[in-house]
Amino acid sequence: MKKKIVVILGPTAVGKTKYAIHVAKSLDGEILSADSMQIYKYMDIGSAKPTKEELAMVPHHLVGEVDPSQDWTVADYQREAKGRIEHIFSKGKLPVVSGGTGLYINSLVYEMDFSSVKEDEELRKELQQIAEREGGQALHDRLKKLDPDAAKRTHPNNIKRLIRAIEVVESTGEGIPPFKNAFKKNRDYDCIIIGLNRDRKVLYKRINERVDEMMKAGLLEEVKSLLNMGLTENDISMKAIGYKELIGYLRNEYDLSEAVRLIKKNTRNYAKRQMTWFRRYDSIQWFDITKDIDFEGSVQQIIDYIRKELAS
RNA sequence: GGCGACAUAGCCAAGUGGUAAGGCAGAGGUCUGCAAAACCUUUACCCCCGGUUCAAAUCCGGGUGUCGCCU
Repeated sequence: MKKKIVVILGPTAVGKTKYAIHVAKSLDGEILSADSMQIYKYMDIGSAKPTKEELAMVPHHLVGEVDPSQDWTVADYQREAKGRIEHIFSKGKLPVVSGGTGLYINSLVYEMDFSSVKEDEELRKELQQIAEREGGQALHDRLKKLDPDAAKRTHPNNIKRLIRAIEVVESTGEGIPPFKNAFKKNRDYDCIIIGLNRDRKVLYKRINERVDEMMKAGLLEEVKSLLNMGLTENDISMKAIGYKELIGYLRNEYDLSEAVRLIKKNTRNYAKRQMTWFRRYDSIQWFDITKDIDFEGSVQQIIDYIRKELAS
């Protein structure tokens, strides 16, 4: 029988951490984070990492392992995460992936090959300059000549995507396959995908409250100390919600209450985008945990579902 | 009580006779190496009633409401 992993996903602040820990615990699993910001060290408050106590309850992977000055990409994540999955399997345990970074989850659920085309700094710089001078349309025209199909799928304003598409086509001579058709299920293991969701209004309320709690917990100090370590707004890690807005405040671009308002808003927008992404998975089992006053019961329902799927 | 100003989307707001800009918030979507990123789409019987006019958010009269000033 093919090996199976569990994937628990959902929008930010829905309660993934708590649920994943309980699920992993009762199924003899280990948690593998799929979160592009919790991967970084020192970004504890703003990225809503599990607490020390929570981390001690179940073994966690890819939480706080990378220095925030380092650029960490999906390709790095995929390579590292697949290694961990093998490692967890080798111990006879169940990998429980938990996180909200859609592309990271895709890199585990589907066959996605990032290895063939490495980033080409010089080409990127060159294309970036073209974009600044002549606009995105110039890049779009260039891509159109190389791969009309890819050009059709990429908007002229989406500079970042255009650059990567040109990079891929120029180095391989082949285009990026149309996404939907290219998605093949991973052949190493099956995925039991659990989606957690709450009523939108309730979720937004949780987000707003969590931001207030982060501020009370000392998010501003955390940001200051990261800046003291030499990080700047140009580091990928500092583009995280909660960090970039407070950096703006510290540079006197607006006052603190405005920064907090922005953090809340950006987090809400992010949650919405996550839901858009997650809705695309066809083999996902959704659990509405809006009313999880009975937390034990809610978790048990999910565990029962996973047990059934593991046995099938 | 008198005088004046204002009234346009959930919020801010442009438009002063020709069939309602823009921003924010909200909603929907795209996604193969920065993904907490980047990008796309979308939201109006212009406070009410009457009048002038081929044509009114725009002009006139009345009403209602808000704000400011005066007694």
